[in-house]
Amino acid sequence: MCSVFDQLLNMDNFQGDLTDVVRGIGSGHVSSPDPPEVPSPSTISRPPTSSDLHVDFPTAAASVSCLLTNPFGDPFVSMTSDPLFHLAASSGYLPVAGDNKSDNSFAIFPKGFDEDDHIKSQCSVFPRIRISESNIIHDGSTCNSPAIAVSNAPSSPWGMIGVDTTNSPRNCLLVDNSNNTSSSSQIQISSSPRNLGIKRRKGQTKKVVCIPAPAAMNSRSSGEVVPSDLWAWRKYGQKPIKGSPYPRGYYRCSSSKGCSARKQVERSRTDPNMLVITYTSEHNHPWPTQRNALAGSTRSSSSSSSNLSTKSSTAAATTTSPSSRVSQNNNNKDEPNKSHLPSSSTPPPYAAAGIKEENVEERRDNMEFDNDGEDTYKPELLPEFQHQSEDFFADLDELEGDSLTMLLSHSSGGGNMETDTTIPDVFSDFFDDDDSSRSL
DNA sequence: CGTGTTTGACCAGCGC
DNA sequence: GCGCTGGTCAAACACG
Repeated sequence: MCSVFDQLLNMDNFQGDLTDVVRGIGSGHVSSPDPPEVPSPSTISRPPTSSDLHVDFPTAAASVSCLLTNPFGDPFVSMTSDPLFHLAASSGYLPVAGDNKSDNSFAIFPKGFDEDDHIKSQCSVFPRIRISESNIIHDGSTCNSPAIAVSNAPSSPWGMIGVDTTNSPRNCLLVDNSNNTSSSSQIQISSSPRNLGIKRRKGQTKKVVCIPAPAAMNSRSSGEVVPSDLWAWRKYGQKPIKGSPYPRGYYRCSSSKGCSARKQVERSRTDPNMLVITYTSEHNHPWPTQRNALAGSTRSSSSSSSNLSTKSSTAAATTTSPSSRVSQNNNNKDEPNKSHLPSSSTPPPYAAAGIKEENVEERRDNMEFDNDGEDTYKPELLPEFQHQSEDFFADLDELEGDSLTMLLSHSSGGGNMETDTTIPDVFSDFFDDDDSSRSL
């Protein structure tokens, strides 16, 4: 099993905001040098166990495929490029195939997602992975194992995946495959009807993702690494959230002036190992180039190499690619690549898996899983699904782009993830900020 | 100097 | 209308 996964599985529990998370990513360890911002629940002292995670680790190729991001199309698809998605994917929180060791050949989430009403059953991290309906198993059995639940909800054109932990000993993926006439089910995260936690803005669409709080992705003990985000995020606020011991960080896109894209990062209340990221608004500018993105190592990254303990620097290391560095690469900011223009009007070829897009207003009265008893709807992933996973991931071949090429090339040389004890280059590229600027 | 985070204050939505 | 809460602003400060 890949050391990356191991580290994620063994990652300590973070406290506070994303700052700690990112620091953990880069540090190769997860112990936070900073005192917790809030009293840490006893639960967070326990790293997720295999029983918690029930992660079936993918092959390198599979996992990398899961990481692929589309630099085109829907801006929210772009969110799959968020390093946290990579983390999620790399952490095995993605559907996997080809793992003979897998019991179910499907990733599952750690428990503890049910605490936040507004994120209940919203958790998935399946970037742009197509799930054919044939892969979805209807089953009303108790979700006591990695499973996929299927919602018959008619409302959404998007597939829907969430994690239902409300009544199940284990988490379930809730897949709303309704209205999916195409072969590719859009994966989406549902939300509970109320208590979104985030103040609703009229007409505002949001996409919520839940990811495992990234831990150290490499062995660098120096501390935080800036997960490369193709978007640059600047933190503009942080607020304690009622009912949650963890503050919520507010970020806005700094890749381009005037961009209204925002995201909120908060830690799951009951499972500090999980992060809830809520994206709002959309980017109104082209994607930064991969180079730019990777070059977007924050100053904190440099500080990380020196020392990670400073509060400000580590905070800066969240997901931000400082525009200062980005601007140094004038190939994109001033001359946007039109082909990278987000296209919110055009549905992406694949869903921004793990992302929930919702119109807050519309969802307000219909935010529950559309079918009654959704909480108890916990079909298991049947063993038959395992062989279907091949088709499942064969679809990933459709993913194209530089990132794909790059990632696959990396992965192909990376050997077997299960046995490879080193960090795949691809992850180094993403998480080693020092290398990121020169890797591409 | 330009970029970032931090953080207290202010504003706005929502429920009562 | 009021209070609570979340979201945003902006000044102060840090960093390279």
